[in-house]
Amino acid sequence: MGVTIKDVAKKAGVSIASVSRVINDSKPVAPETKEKILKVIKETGYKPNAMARGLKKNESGLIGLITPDMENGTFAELVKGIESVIEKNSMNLIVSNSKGEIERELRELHIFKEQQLDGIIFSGVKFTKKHKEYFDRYKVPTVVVSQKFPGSGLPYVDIDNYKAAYQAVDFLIKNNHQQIAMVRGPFYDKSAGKQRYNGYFEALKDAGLKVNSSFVKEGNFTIKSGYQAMEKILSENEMLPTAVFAASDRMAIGVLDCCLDNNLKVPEDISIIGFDDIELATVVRPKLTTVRVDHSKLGEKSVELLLNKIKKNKDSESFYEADFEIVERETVKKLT
Amino acid sequence: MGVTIKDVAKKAGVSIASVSRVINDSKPVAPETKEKILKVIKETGYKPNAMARGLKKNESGLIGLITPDMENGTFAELVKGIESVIEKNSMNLIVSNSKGEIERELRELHIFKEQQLDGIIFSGVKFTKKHKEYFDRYKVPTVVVSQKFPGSGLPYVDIDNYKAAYQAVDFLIKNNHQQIAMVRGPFYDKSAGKQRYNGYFEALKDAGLKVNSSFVKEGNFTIKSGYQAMEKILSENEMLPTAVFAASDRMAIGVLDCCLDNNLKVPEDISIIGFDDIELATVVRPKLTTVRVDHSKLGEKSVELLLNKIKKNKDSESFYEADFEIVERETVKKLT
DNA sequence: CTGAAAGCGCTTACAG
DNA sequence: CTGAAAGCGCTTACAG
Repeated sequence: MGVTIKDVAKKAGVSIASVSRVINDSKPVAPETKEKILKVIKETGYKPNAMARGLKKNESGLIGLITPDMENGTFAELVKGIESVIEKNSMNLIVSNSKGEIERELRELHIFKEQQLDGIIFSGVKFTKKHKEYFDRYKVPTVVVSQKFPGSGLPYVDIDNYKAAYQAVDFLIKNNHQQIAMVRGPFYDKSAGKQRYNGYFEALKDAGLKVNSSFVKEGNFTIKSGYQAMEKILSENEMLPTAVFAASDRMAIGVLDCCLDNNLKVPEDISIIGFDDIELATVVRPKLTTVRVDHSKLGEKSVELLLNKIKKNKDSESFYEADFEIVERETVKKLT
Repeated sequence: MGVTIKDVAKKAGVSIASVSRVINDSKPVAPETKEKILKVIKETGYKPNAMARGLKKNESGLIGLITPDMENGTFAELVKGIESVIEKNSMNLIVSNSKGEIERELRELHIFKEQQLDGIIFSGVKFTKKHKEYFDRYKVPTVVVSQKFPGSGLPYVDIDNYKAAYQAVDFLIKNNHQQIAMVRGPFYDKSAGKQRYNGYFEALKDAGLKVNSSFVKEGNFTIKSGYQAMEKILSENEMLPTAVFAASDRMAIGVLDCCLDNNLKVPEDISIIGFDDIELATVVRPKLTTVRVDHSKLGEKSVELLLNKIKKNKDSESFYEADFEIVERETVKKLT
């Protein structure tokens, strides 16, 4: 096959130990010896075999990412953030798409264990007992991203979804909206589903507004589901909402499309606020007012937390909550 | 650390060879022996160490993807296609972002060699002598995607960019457009840059139309660059084009934005056709007419070619050219 | 500063 | 059908 450490040792007339020392710079080597070795390495194009090293050192240099969805407009940004810090640490990123299916997720997790990944960045939606068994048994360092799993003992990187949703709805209220609908996500998704709904609910409550159950419809974060949810809101209500809060930009865009198709002007007839600030938000017309989340930052932070965990191997639960901010664009109108 | 093959062998009262045989199903093992072993594996949660196996078998089960751009709306789809077939083969995908920088690209390539990747899916834009040296020396099975590198000897998966561009422009011509501008990519990008321009050029020529050099501006495939290119076209020409062909949807959307900002109605005042059919194309208003490329398919095919190459290790150049089709939406008007 | 040797966790002829 | 042993390509005490 390729050239091995043995080959270069022989060619340089030294022991493999010396070669190992120079490629890892792990122990002093006499200058002349070093030079000889370096020369041979250059000539032969020798590259150390990471599997052999990994086997010996018990580390693979590999980090795994499990994501339920690569098409939500958030994935590329997240990966970008992850990549940037992984690269600095000379590691590599393995990506895997669970498609939101628990079976698939678990399977990947086990494969990751076999591949001896040094750590996992886990973006799932549920945390079942099978998950618990897995993490208890194998103890692969893991941080969850864009989600929290209380009781899992896993560190997480997320935003305060409750607070962000609360502020989004409060923003609508401050713009004098009172009839506020919501297209929410499924409740089994604690962060983007439940918490964002809770924020909506409390914001209304605190403003003395009551939540109208025919004003809240469930979607699954896709554009299409947002469209369908809005159709229901439109058809089920005599008195239409003046504003709608969608738990994701994609759903917000579905809402927007639906409004447009039904001859409702945005924001003249109806205001919309989304969540995430994906690129789509700025190309759609009118441009979407939304709450900005820096997914690239989430990615970076999750690797940082993970690296800490790998090194110190502390079991202490830790976490990071990123900032968010409401970015005003063109889909929310101030009522007079 | 974890439980090893030795542990399960001891616990089951057999040799490690037998354990190896049952986990790999590589040779017949007596039913009772097998059962004992399986039982111990289940109890202990034993997972074979892929690095040890890989070292021995000289294969890592890892495929690497090098991409210059993760934010072009095409990446997620490509990865999705790649993932789907990689998964079927129980392999894993390592992704790496070169950001279009040759240095970074080369560095990744070398890391991939160290990591003993079984194969590489390479999406680059240039093929330098350093690339050549690399592939000549290490012979890591590689297929290039969304690009061709004639003379590299590397198989590729792409579409016929010349033909697709030709047809896009011809579509405009058939709609009676004669003043056709183009926002092209850089020429060092042979596929999406040069070939698409060539298609534009020839289509005009074959229709007896002459190409007006102040009608063609260069962008770098981003929305912003499309916007800027269109600004130039607008400012430098007395007589405006009636249609513009953009070498990517993102640039087309930039063109669209620019038109809208300059009170030009699309498609009433000016028609636009893009290239790629990314998701953005359908959410923008008016919806973008474009040439559809199935990037997911490109991803699948590239892995298939790669797997063939890994298995047979034939050096014969091979390739796959995917279909494309023009999808009519709302940005092209038929002139009367 | 240097090298011989053990060992990381597997697979696979080889012998029985 | 089964096991002892060699060996994949490294790193790292250990001895010098």
